[in-house]
Amino acid sequence: MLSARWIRNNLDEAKEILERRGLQLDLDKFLSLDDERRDFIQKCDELKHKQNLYSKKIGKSRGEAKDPQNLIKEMQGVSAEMARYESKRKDLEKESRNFLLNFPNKLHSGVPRGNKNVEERRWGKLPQFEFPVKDHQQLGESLGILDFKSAARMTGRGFVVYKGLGARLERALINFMLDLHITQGYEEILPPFMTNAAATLGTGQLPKFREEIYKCERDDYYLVPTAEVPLVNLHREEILAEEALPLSYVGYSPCFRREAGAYGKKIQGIIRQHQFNKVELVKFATPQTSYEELEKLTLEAEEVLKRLGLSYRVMKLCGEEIGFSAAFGCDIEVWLPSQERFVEISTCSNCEDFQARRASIKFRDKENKSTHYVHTLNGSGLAIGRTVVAILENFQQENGRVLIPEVLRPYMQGEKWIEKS
RNA sequence: GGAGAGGUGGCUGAGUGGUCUAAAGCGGUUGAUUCGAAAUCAACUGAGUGCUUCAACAGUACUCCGUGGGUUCAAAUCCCACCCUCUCCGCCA
Repeated sequence: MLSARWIRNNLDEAKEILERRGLQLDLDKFLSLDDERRDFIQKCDELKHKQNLYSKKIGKSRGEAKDPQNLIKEMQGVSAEMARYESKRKDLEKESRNFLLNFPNKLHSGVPRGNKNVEERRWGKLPQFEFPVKDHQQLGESLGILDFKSAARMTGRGFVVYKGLGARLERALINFMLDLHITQGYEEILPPFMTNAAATLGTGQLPKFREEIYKCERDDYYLVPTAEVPLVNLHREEILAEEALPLSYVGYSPCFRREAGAYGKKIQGIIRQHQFNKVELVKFATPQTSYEELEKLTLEAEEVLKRLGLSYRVMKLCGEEIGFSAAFGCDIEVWLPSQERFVEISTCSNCEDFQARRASIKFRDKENKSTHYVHTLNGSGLAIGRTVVAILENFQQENGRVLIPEVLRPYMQGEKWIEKS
């Protein structure tokens, strides 16, 4: 969330943000709303001030055994007037807040101009195959490790059952990634997989993306669309000590997304599911170090692909592609031989103070003892399902077997191959 | 799910309708004292919003005693609903 004052004082930049992100919001309407809101705040404060003064007088004269009836009469009128102003003021503040909650984050100066992402770096050699490659869906089904039919029967479209070595591969990846990030200095968190409305609003999923998340209606809880939600909310409504920063957390969670309206060949199989597993990285940092920390976080996520031996590239996201809550972000994209293209497997973002303002997460700086919003950063490290896709496709053999990357074998009781049992 | 107790500043904790501004203590910061430290003494000590042309670690007003409503001229205090914590009971992996 941006502050109303910032938008008021930086109108041109606010317009530019909307334009570059391809969004439309009525800024003029907001400005007049904001003027009105401030008028009403002033009016209410004046009346309240009068009320406070007279209340004291009334109390005092009662203590002196005088009858303050005339004062009370007058204040009844003031009170009635204030009730009218107060209710209008509340409406205006609600409307203003609602606008601000739906306004996206600023764009950092490093965000590429135009509507194309920009390649930042690339790692690894693209694999060459001397036989026709299969996609992960064909491989998974023929190896008997991915079962879409059973999942559709027990739940519905957009879900999958992992079986045998497929399930073990998924679980091995979760543990491998968690262990790697722990050695990079992250503290492991196993959070709740449901969050309340306040937490879900804090990270920016509500109110704008209501259609994208699953809600447990009876209890007003939301299934997490990413572990970013609980991890960032670890410190909601807290003031942290500057010395404690940066704080780094890694957490595994399943992620639940409605993916309303998403279909097509590019998302077939387990590329896009309503439920998938993910290991998430979150950092809380000072504004001075947040971009340095983002660079580290991105490299720490990339390290997973390096150790698995999967080719990837890192793309700086342009204004249209960057997330609602993020001021700057990079995608890590892994090579998929069946599609002959790179596919997103992680997004690493700096939300700056956008989430911190919503969730009220601050730090107290040591010198002048004032408080400031922290910067929050997050990145997948990595999406597990898509990592399975990449492993199946990149390490497939002509006979349909799949070579398990060496770093995962200790997590799979030394298995070297995924093959039909 | 049922019964009971509770939720007050960074922490402990007093405050059952107004006159005094949420007492007091702890912690923290600064200063005095000291060669230095401890002890002692003194001062200071939260967040948000509006206004002061803009900004502010400046001034001022308002708000904040779990959350949201209500009663009243006036609410931490009275009423209602909800949330959370603790104790006991029930159910349960």
